[in-house]
Amino acid sequence: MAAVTQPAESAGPPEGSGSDLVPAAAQGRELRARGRRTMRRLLDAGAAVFAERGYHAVRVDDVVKAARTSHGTFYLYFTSKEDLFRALAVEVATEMTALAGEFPPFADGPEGRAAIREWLVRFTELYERAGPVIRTWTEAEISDSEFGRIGGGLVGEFTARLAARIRPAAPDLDPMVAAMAVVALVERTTYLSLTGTRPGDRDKTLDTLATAIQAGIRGTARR
Amino acid sequence: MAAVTQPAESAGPPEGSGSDLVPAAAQGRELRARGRRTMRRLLDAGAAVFAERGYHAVRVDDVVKAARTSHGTFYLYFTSKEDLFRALAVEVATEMTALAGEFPPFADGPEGRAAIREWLVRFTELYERAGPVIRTWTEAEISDSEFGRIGGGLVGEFTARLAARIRPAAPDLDPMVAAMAVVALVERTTYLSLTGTRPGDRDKTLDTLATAIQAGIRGTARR
Amino acid sequence: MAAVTQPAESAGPPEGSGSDLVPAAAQGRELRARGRRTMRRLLDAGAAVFAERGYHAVRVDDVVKAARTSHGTFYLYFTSKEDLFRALAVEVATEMTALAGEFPPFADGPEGRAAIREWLVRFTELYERAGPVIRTWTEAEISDSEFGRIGGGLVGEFTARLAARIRPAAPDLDPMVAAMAVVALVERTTYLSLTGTRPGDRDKTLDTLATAIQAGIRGTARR
Amino acid sequence: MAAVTQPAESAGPPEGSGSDLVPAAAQGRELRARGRRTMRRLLDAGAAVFAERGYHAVRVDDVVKAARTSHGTFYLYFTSKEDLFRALAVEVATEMTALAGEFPPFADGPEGRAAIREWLVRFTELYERAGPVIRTWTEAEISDSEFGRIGGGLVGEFTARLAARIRPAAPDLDPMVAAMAVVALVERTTYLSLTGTRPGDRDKTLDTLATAIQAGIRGTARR
DNA sequence: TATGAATGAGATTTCATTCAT
DNA sequence: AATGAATGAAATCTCATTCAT
Repeated sequence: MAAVTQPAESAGPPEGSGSDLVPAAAQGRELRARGRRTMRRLLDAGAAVFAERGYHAVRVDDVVKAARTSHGTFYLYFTSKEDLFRALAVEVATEMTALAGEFPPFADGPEGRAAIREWLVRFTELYERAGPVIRTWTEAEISDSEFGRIGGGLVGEFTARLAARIRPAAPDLDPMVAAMAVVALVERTTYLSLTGTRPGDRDKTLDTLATAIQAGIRGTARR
Repeated sequence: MAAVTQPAESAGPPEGSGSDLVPAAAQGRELRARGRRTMRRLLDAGAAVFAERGYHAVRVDDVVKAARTSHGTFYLYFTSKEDLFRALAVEVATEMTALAGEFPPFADGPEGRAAIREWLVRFTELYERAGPVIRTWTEAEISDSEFGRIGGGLVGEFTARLAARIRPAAPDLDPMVAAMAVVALVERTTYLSLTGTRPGDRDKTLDTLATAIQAGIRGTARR
Repeated sequence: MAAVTQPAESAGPPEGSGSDLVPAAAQGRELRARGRRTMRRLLDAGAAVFAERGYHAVRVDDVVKAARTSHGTFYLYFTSKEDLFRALAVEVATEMTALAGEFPPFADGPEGRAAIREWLVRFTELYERAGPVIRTWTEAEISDSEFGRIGGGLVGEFTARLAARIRPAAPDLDPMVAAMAVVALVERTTYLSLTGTRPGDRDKTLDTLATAIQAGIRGTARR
Repeated sequence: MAAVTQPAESAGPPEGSGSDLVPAAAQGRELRARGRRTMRRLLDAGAAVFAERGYHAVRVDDVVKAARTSHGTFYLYFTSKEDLFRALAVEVATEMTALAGEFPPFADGPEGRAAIREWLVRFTELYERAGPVIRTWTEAEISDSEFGRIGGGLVGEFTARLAARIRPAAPDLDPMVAAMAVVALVERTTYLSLTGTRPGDRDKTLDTLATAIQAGIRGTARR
């Protein structure tokens, strides 16, 4: 759970940060050490129970019990269940965006493939921790709540960064569309292989994915 | 196919169907013409409102209003909102499985690509109607309710059928994994392009997808 | 179930009978053979399911299913669930009153005791069939519905008839109070031994009861 | 005793009690003073409205109105109406069992009779408060819910304790059966005389009962 | 005479949020 | 800063009764 939880713990609310990055209830409140610890406990508990049971099935009571605190305390730090989720989502989105920026340039041959595969390993690790939050965006996009914006923004950002890599590597593909396809492929395959619907061998999955992405982009380009 | 959105008064649920294909509340009840019509109205209303607002946001009240009937009547045919959903899911799963069986054999060249593209058009059309139901499985798989089984079964079936096509075309890929990747790619891309997160041009999306699938499988094979 | 069901079947509604003896819905309707049969089926089904699950737990649907007929038909013969119960209650009350009239005169010695015991056997048999209906009066007396009157009337009648036997046998007891005690003793003991709370040996129970009643009345008298 | 109708703020449910003695919803929750007060209010309100209208006729709404609290609060302490009833039943059963243990040894003569009569007075007082709860067991025993066990257990306990008194006093009676008869006699007579079906004179009823019990047991023994 | 279908008032239950200490 | 208790709006579900054929 480390990466999801680090930023806030180490830094506290980023100075002069936009309104979205800090839970509404904590706005304008100075948090002392104890307060920050409690908030962290709630965030971690939220991540854990959302992962376990999904956003809708989770009750504030579950979060509060997992964090070994009380309802009253919860609402001291977050204005609502959604507010807690948003805070988690922002943490995840930050990490995801950073990861997207590190997608390797496409290159032919085994090294190119190895680079992609390595990136996929990191993606899978992140997804393993943050998947439930990510998947909840999917639910959320249906109803046009605020998560939608975060999720949509993230996918857009992610896609744009990949597209920048694809454009030079495959000039005759629409880069945005291709990038979207890669995002879709990676996210969903990881999802399927993690939820055990198709358990399979993780290594084999990563191999196949890396190969297919390389072939899909470069193989197409070769024509 | 008929069931989800067209009236389908004539056909109704397949007669003599196994126990899973009929909503629990209607088990063991003989339905006359009027009863079947009402049940159909409820199913169609359910499909419509789930599509519009998502499973969790929908109230039984929304369904019965859309079907212009009463709460009492709803519970005459379905034991709960979940029961209604299950019935819809079974309908969709049936259609999906049939479509999976019609995936064309992989072939090189423009004809092979055109065949894949044509299949993708049909998939997109089905997804457009049934997507909300399919996406709800995603939510549901988190908690291990019964939908999970239907959804998992469907993905498994779907994957197996595709794998049968991939095996001869790309002998050095693990066919199950590759099939899973295709499923993931197609489903999620269709999802992203339909939910407008990445609106884009639908034709371009289909072109790119068809190309990428062909290249990903055959291009890999060629090596 | 014979005795409970005979009267109505053989005779039809008693001519010029008071309003209470015929279910309201059937008032003023001429019942043909088929109709009488259906009504009988409903009464028997009612007796059976009330016996099995108690008045409140029984749904009209249970009655209707047990009688293998429909809701619509039910309301052709009875105005409500309560109406059905009342009809059954009247049947039972009639039998009970008759039985009360046949309580033997108190006498000392083994013959007196044997006579009481024989009467108890008949009472137990009746109670076995009609107990649930009788017990429901108990529930009903709490809320002052119409059953209360029937039940109260029955207990009154029963008590009065017993009191007439007790008066000459035990001049220094208040006969009404003593009769009430006998009713209480017999009814409740039968109840307890039938509901298996105290399973025990039925013969032993009858022996003890007969002895105790005789001793309670005559033993007291002797002083 | 206190629990059913008196405030009993000081005592509350026995601390460290076994699992059956605490309503399911409150299991594992520490109750502070305020919480215990609210729970007590709900128990008392329940006893009052059950007494007034009977178990089945009572709505949770009636209970919360009588306790001047909210639905939400009710479900904080009890999982259902049945759970509330069970809690009351356990309280009553405890008192009843204690009273049974104090039934006087049977003895001949006026003192023996006076002792029985005195015990009957106490029984009547308890019954007057707790009767509705006791009578509800009767309804409940029809369906084999959990009350049945409590009720059955109570009757069994009660009977066993009486039997221990009867055994030495009337060696040629089956003590269990005789005890059951006494239970039946006392309970039902009290019931009949309280529900006013047979209003009568309470003193006369108690006299007659005491006499009859003594005669029924000792008179039999003399033979 | 019979029936399957429909109804809707009313009951139960949940749970995010606020209160009082 | 923390907490246990309370709230009530809103959702789910039941079932006696009526309707339409």
